[in-house]
Amino acid sequence: MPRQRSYSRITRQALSLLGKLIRVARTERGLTAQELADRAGISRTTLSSIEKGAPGPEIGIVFEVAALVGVRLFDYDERALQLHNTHLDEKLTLLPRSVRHGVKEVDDDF
Amino acid sequence: MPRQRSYSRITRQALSLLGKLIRVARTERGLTAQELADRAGISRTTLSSIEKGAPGPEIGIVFEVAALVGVRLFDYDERALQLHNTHLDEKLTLLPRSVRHGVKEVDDDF
DNA sequence: CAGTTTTGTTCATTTTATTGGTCATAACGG
DNA sequence: CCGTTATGACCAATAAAATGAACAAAACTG
Repeated sequence: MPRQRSYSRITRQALSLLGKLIRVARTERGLTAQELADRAGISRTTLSSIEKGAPGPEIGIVFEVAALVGVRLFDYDERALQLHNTHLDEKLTLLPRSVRHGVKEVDDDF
Repeated sequence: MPRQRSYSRITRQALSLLGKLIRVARTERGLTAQELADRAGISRTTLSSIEKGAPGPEIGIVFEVAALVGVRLFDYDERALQLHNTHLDEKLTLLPRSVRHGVKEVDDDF
């Protein structure tokens, strides 16, 4: 009997969009699925799952693929942890300075 | 013969810090490892791997655990994708408005 | 258009993660 | 302090992901 796991809406959305971001970044760089899969050391089948936003793939592989196409999820400094720690509250999204300052602004109405 | 995969420094750092963030958020909420594991529907062993920053755990499970303790990685709106798309460049970190505006500022010198 | 490349999907096999149990140790509380 | 609880680590058994092959369809290209 297969495992039956439930995922929250926010998790499904995050996975779906992360997959799309990776695909967009890949095509923008003119890479085929096979080429990116080769660079990441995974099969095209697995990359397909990742771009589809499946919950199954290993997080290390997904992060590696994201990094390869320039989608940075984290770029934290270890020291950041303690500082962030003192600021934790209910639904705080934790960000490192590099992200807060490096992001390109886009239209505010999305 | 076991699979031998290599992970980049940034991936390892990201996983390590994400695990620490989850652990900090969990303890700040007074949850034991067993309690959080139960809520997430996983074993304490797996949660331990996640908090240790192992690359193996499924990304869906990690995202789910993160969400349960209030560590939001993504909160994108689907429409954001197209807008971001036009702004992709070398090492752009993509952020949704909710993150850009909702983050609590901390000391800039970390 | 015809030919080529890329992608999406499915499937059997191999590899790996997940689980639940156990034990030692650390941290906690009366 | 002693008893309790939480954590970290390890293990065999089980469940699931990763792989590579194969095929159809879609997307390019000349």
